[in-house]
Amino acid sequence: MRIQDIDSHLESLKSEAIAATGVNPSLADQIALAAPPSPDMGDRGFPCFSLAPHLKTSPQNIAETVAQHLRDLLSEDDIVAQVSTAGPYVNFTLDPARLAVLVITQALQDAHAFGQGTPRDTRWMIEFSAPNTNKPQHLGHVRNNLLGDCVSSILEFSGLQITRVNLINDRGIHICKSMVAYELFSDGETPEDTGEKGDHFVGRYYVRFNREFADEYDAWQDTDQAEQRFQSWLDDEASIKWREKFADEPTRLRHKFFDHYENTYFNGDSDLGKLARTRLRQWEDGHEETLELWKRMNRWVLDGFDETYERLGIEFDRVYLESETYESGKELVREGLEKGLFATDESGAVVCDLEPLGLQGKKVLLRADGTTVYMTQDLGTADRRLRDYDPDHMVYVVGNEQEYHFDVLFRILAKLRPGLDERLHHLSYGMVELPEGKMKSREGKVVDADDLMDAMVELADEAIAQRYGDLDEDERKRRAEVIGLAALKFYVLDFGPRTTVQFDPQRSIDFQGRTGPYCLYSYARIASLERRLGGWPQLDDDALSALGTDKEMKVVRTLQTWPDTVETAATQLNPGRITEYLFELCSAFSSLYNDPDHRLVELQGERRQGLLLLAKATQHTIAAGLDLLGIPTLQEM
RNA sequence: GCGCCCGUAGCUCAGCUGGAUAGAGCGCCGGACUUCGAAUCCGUAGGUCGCAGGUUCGAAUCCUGCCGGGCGCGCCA
Repeated sequence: MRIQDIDSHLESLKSEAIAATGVNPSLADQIALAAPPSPDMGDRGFPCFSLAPHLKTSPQNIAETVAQHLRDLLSEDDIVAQVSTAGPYVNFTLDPARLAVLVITQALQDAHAFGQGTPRDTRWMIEFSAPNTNKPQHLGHVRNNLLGDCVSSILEFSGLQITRVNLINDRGIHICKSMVAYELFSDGETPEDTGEKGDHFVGRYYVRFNREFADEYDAWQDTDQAEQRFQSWLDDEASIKWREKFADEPTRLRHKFFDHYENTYFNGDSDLGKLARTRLRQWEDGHEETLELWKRMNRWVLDGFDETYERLGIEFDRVYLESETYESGKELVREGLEKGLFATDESGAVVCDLEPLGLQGKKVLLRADGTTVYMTQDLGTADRRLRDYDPDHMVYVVGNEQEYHFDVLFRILAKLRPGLDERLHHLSYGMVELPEGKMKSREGKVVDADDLMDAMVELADEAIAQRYGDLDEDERKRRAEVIGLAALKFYVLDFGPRTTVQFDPQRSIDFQGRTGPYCLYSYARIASLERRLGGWPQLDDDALSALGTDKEMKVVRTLQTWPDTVETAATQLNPGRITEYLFELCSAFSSLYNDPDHRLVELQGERRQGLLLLAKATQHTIAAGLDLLGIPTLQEM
């Protein structure tokens, strides 16, 4: 028998016993097994409320009857040791010794495969990260990277075939802004000259551009031309809402207009805007000098990203560059146009009517001048990936601000390729906010990914130096890197994906309590046990059967739920299930470890052997869980 | 205005395919280091699960309405 068979065994016992009461056997399927509130009530149980109307007696009586039937079904060697009732509930208590043998044997024999799902042919493609090449990555990207990578690992471990892909946004107006600022203000300096990481170097020019543009726009607002624009807006009926709202506050009304008008200004009268747009057009026309600069700056950024990914421990199976794929949607849109799925509007743009898809309005897929929009690109890349890999499922790890975009994307894709929508998933996650509010890339108000990693590692370094002063520097640095990143990863992944994260610098750097370092510590302490007690004993049923105290069984039962935890995490695409589990396992073991009655050095014979085997199984499982989070282990902290 | 998400202990968050006394960490208070690693452990206090209805034997969980917060509804990405 394997762990996974316990529940199905209990299920069939349950069904048989319920059927024996004379009710329709299908009623049993509606009643789920669950863990009782306290372990001393049993391992698994189920309520009998729903049988009452059919048997015309109280749930309590029914529970008694069902329990009696169950007892009749059990044999001497059954893993179920006892069937009890607690009011309307029927509870199974498993034989502790048998359970310990089963769980620990499986954990140690399966080794790295413990908890792994059965391998299947199903192919999943996970897209994550998808950075722009105009600035370095920040905390928001960190969450995306960690979430995407971790979900990939979880799905992989659950038995699916995984392809990790990145889509780098290496073209567009944003990179042109950095380019323009670089041309205007750089004097031709390079990251080598300044000693900066390439993405930071380029990001500096992006921020510079936005600052210069803001100044230009501010100055423009005092011109007669700006005043005219403002006045004609006031005359327009579109502004009625705001005129009413700010009737008594002319300053705020004015502010509202210039806020709203900024983009129009950028695309119209702005000198800097013109420069950026010129670069964009030149880029599309293949202008050599522009392409040259573009390539140079992108290279700097991508080299910087490579370092960041490497430090985070993230690798992709395939990296798509938007510059290579952005036009591939055009053909698809034309195909849809020919099939009559899309239409051309009065201006000449190709649009998709969203009404028949259950949404409102129309979505432009190709501008009148034939250029593409975001949606066109995503249609194209989706189609291309289907041709490249033909995955059964495709997951986009993208922030929840884009939920509408993906809703529309999936519906349009389904129109072009019927049935496709069921294979597409948007893993939507919440934004990361700073204590002082939202992050703003344009203004450089962000928590930079590299700086954050540095800070975490630095703190870990100090913590180690404080504890183990005589450690040589290389070893201290090595551990600090692991511990600092473990803290960061665990902290970020411990939030459910949909939660808007309030980034708390104090708490994120915490190494105590429910944290990555806590799990690493638990692991290292077991490693230390192994050193101290001279290695692990061989598997031995008698030794395992000697286990049975509450603290021991708490660890055994937690190990027992590992396969189920992996499955749940995979189904829900939720790394939080793993962090939660790891903390529970580690604290169950720590509790046992600190208990005077469970001191390995003071125990002898089978008790000691059994506990050691339990410790080993725990250690392996901690490592497996941490591995899914992208956290390597340390033999010593 | 319409759509999606959130509102649970002082703080940050789990729990939300309905089930048995609502959990964790941090913080507070009090204990445990000459003995397996104290980045640990043990214990105490702390909650009208936003509010009001409804469905149900049973609701933090499902439904409706309201209040409060976030996001989206661009020929930006």
